[in-house]
Amino acid sequence: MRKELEKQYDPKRVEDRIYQSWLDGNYFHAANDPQKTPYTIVIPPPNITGQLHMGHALDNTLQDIIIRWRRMQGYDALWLPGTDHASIATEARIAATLRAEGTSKNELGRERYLERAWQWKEQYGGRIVEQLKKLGSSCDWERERFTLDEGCSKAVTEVFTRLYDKGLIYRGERIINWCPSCLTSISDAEVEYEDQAGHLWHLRYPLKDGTGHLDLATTRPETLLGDTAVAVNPGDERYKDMVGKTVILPLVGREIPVVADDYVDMEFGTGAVKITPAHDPNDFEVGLRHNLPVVCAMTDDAKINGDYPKYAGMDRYAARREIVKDLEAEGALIKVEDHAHNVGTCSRCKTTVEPKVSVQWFVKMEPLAGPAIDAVKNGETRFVPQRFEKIYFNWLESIRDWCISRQLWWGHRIPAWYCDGCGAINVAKETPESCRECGCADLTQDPDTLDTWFSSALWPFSTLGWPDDTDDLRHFYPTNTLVTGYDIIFFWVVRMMFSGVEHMGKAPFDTVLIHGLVRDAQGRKMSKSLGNGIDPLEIVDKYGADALRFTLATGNSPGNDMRFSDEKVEASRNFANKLWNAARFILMNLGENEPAPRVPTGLSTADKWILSRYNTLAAEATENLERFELGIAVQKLYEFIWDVFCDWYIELAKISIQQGGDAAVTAKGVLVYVLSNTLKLLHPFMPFITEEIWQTLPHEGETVMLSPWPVYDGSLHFAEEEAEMERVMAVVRAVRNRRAEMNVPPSKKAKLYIATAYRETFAAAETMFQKLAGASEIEVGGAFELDSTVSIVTNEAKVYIPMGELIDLETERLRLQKELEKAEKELSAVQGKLNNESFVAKAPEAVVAAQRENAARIEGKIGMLKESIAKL
RNA sequence: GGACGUUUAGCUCAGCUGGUAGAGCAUUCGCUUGACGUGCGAAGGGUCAGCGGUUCAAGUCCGUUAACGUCCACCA
Repeated sequence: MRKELEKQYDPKRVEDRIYQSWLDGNYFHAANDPQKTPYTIVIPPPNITGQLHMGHALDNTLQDIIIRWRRMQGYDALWLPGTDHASIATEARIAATLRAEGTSKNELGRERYLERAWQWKEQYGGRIVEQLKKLGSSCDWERERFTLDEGCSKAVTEVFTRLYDKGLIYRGERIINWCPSCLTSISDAEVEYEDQAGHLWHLRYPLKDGTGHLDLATTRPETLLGDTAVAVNPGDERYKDMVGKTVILPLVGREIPVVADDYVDMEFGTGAVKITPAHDPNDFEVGLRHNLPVVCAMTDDAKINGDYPKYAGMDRYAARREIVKDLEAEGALIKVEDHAHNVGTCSRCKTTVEPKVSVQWFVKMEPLAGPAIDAVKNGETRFVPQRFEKIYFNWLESIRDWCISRQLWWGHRIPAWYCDGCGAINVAKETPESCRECGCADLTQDPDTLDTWFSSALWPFSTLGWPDDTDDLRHFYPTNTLVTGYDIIFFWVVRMMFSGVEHMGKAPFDTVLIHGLVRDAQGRKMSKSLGNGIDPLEIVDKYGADALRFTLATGNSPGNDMRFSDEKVEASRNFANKLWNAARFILMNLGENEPAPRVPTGLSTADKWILSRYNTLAAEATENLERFELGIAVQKLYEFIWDVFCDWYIELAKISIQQGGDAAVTAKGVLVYVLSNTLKLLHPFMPFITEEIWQTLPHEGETVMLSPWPVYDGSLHFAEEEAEMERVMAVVRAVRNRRAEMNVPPSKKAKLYIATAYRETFAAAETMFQKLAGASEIEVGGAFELDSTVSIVTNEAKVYIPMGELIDLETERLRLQKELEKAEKELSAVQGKLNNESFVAKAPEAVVAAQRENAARIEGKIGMLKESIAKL
């Protein structure tokens, strides 16, 4: 006996040790070998504030499967890892820490604050990376990057200045989404809309000339403080005479005009709308068209500002209650209706976003969007599944300019300096000495930083060294596959696409593989607030990383959500254990110093059958991987290993091993060969257990993860033997089935008389029937005349078991009768087809031929069944 | 308002380019079978959401309806 494995696979004893051995071997490192074809995946950089969740686990498992497979195929496979500085999230985290210490961002000042932030990053920023390692991720850690590191920052500055010089970045006063809690602007993509129950307040604004009043409806009465007009539809007969007149704003007393604008929907409310340019994006547009003043009524933290002493300092909701009360007292409130409406919230903190007019930096999107759309239209980049192209196009086609400045400190500071003298904007890569307009030296840098996504947009090339012309950049760009969830297409994929096309002249990847969300067992989204999140590390701890990976890969089709449950992981764990025990059996039968696996000589039918099945598996699994059908590939591996290799071939091999001699040697050789190669096929999915087993088997090379990926081998294709085996297996199954039906204990053996046209095949399978079908012996012939037997009919054989005493003749007759009816029904279905002239004429010949054979087989079966019934 | 997805065995889901429905779990029956009870052998269970169409042939393609879900837009 060579080596003894434990009876049960224990991932805890294996995983960390194996991972360390891979690191020690430097196996994850992509050499940048010009002789090899590169295959590149850049990781979607997790936030440094992040904790590994199921979404990460899925995303990274898929990437690791792909990169391990490509690496084994001989590509110069690079999986480039890194993390994102996550400006808002990190600031929130640090703010909380500072609050606990009784201090604040402003108290510390920018410099000391940033020191703290970096400290925080050093302390916690690597946590998620360590967690990724637990999954077995084969990232090239030597190339690990951070969006705020020197190189990435250089890329950011380069891009900013380039786009500014091209006129694609500008600074201007616009209405933007403002988060009153994060105290920063956010982009359109960062706003989440949710339905909320609210009210529609009907208000009455009196006309200045005393001739009447104008009624209007609003969901936000408190913004009345900032009203600078009332608008009606120009085609609205009701208000025709009002346009151009002046109304008096209740509570405030401001005189504001009535304007006509197409924006107003006559059907809604009263057909008149209050216009608050400072606090509503649509109103802002109306304001621009009519030259209305912009009156801001709120502070940055969404409180009423000092211009309105009565309400000053109240937050927007308190002010709303107060203002409604006052309006009512003044008689300006006509009625209140219930009204559900969509409210924009900050995707980071869920606070209701406040539209706000302010000076910000923007990227002009239209010139960038076009080429990015083209890159997908012309096939340079494709989405898997393809339907996500639509989402991509839709977003880019209706894109608005991207607000990129953030009122935060943790991030890339905007490389713009304002001249204290002439006010000119100086955008430069380095701090300028003097103003380029007036030459004076008093310059102040813009205090804002850039949207986190501005730097992640450059990730596929900034991480490879851009803007420098590096070897890595030349070799690994464009990358191959981007793996990410559909929830991040707008934030990230779109921005990487237009950035890559703009700055590199090439789209950043050829394939975008989109996966869905991992939901809980009830199909709910996993979330912190629901508390239904499942911690992947707990799963790893309990079942092993391989079981987790296997679960995530199985039954997961691109783009679709999946449910996660412990039962599924248990099934995966059981599979790992099954494989482990198969290996254990094989090792128990191997001697010392066995040579590396190769196909032995003197193959039996069973040997050829399993080799041929394995060979097909290798071809099919590869094809599935190429099509990104990882779930199908892994399903096939599961089925082959469990149902084909373990349940059949190992049982058959036991027979040969017991026989000893050459048969035993050959069978052992085949066992090792097939197992060893199957381990390779399974390795990308279950890297740890496959490595552990592979190492204990005779092998060539240091590690399974660098062993060559199995390819289809024509010399292992044995169609005839496959057919022969399947014939015998069908009969074995049928006999087992009958015995089970009749409750024959396994210990009760019986002779089998097998009538068949394939006499040699069955005669050679006697031991198989003895071991697997409860046969004492078999006799094979063309036909038998026997009394009092149980008979079993398959398409290719009729089996008699002399066990008449065990059964009731009448039950047997009924059973056979039932089978006969079934067969006749089948036959008539097939004959119906064959009698259909258009089927015979139009269906492919092979299909027709198959049906003819089918008919012949069923006819044979019917004949045998009739004979059996007659005998009873 | 627009777009998309899902609907297949009791549950969770596969089913690629159309050729007589599959898996895991659950259920039932039988097994100290020399790798594994995290196992072995077997069984039951589906008019593939409804309707219409294309085709010799439809779970698979087209149209339509319904339920559920998601995204986008948004009228105060």
